[in-house]
Amino acid sequence: MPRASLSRETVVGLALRVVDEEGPAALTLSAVAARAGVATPSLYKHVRNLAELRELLSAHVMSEISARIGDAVLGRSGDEALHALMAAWRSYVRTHPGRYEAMIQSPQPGVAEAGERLVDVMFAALRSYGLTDSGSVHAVRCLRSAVHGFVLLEAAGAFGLPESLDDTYELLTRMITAGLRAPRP
Amino acid sequence: MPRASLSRETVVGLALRVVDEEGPAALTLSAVAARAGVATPSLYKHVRNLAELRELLSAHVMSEISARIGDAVLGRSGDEALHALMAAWRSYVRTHPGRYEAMIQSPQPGVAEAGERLVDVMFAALRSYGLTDSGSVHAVRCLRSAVHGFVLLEAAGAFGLPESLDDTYELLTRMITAGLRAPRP
DNA sequence: GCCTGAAAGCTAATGCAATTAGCCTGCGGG
DNA sequence: CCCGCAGGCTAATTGCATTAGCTTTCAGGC
Repeated sequence: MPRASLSRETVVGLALRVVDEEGPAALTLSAVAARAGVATPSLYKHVRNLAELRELLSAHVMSEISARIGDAVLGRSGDEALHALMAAWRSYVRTHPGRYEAMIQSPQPGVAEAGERLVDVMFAALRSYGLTDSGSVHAVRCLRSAVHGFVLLEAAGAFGLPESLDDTYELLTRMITAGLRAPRP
Repeated sequence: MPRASLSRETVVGLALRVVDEEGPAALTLSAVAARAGVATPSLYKHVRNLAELRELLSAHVMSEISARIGDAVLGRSGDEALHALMAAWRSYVRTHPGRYEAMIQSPQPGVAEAGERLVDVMFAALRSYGLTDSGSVHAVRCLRSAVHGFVLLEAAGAFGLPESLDDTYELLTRMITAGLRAPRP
């Protein structure tokens, strides 16, 4: 394989830097090519098109999140696991807001697969609550919704008031953990 | 004012139809112009550029949501008000998924203003819980995060399993209402 | 050490959307 | 009846995605 200065992975890496530094809207093949020091059409030797690059990027970010969260939950259970999970998730998005935004706007295909790991981690974190199977499904959905909504709004700067966002997230965490322990209706 | 077949409002209306029928990605000046039966540059007589159209659209959608939710909460209080608020929000997004997605990707400026009404409605709905001022702020943020996250994931088709989404939303609603009644830590 | 084929890059060309500049015209108020 | 201008138009520019087809480099076989 000649002249392997670029590769699929390198291209995705450069794309990550673009969204990190200039935001998801700046992710163009031209921008990536410029960073690679290469003409735009050359990228087509590594990715099918912009849509595929977006998908690869999304899948990469999703994997990264799953890994972080998986690590955070390791060896913990119950409220402690939930707390660690939510903290790790938020922390990732605060560190890479551009990546998270870029992730959510790509179509599902490859992302769904990478997302399954995250869902698995969430199920594992909930195991000690002793929920039924379908109870876990609902619980995971609620957890996911709450965290996803919060980190998105935080990243968008949608919380203007001076109150501490840490306190808010703490409250959200408690709502979830308490809700999981609450009796079935 | 001659030939007033188009107006700022008409243009926004056509843009709404575009995102409703073809999704937020299809919102281009060309698409709007085509529906208006007019050449693309003519739109510049009504909106400054595509960015402004997006902003107007976002503000419009935000107002629409606030109005719906405001109506839903009218005359209710406590858990009932919260329940109605969340139901109305989700219902709006299910009816117009394209609009909601289009709304969130525009920059803040005009949207923030329209969003304040929504925040006001949420504060009003929470009044009967007897929270402190800053307690209300945190509560509103949690409510907003949870609902926003859920409707976004639902609209994106991110919930693949067969379990009832209505049940999940019911659980989420209960987590919020219960969390508001819970003692301070 | 030379030859070859495919990988990886390049240039040229097409098409579409945004945006700008400048022209044309219908029509409401005088 | 005339004038001004709002509102529409065409032409032209720019930037990005994508395709086609050419060129170069280098890994291996001879």
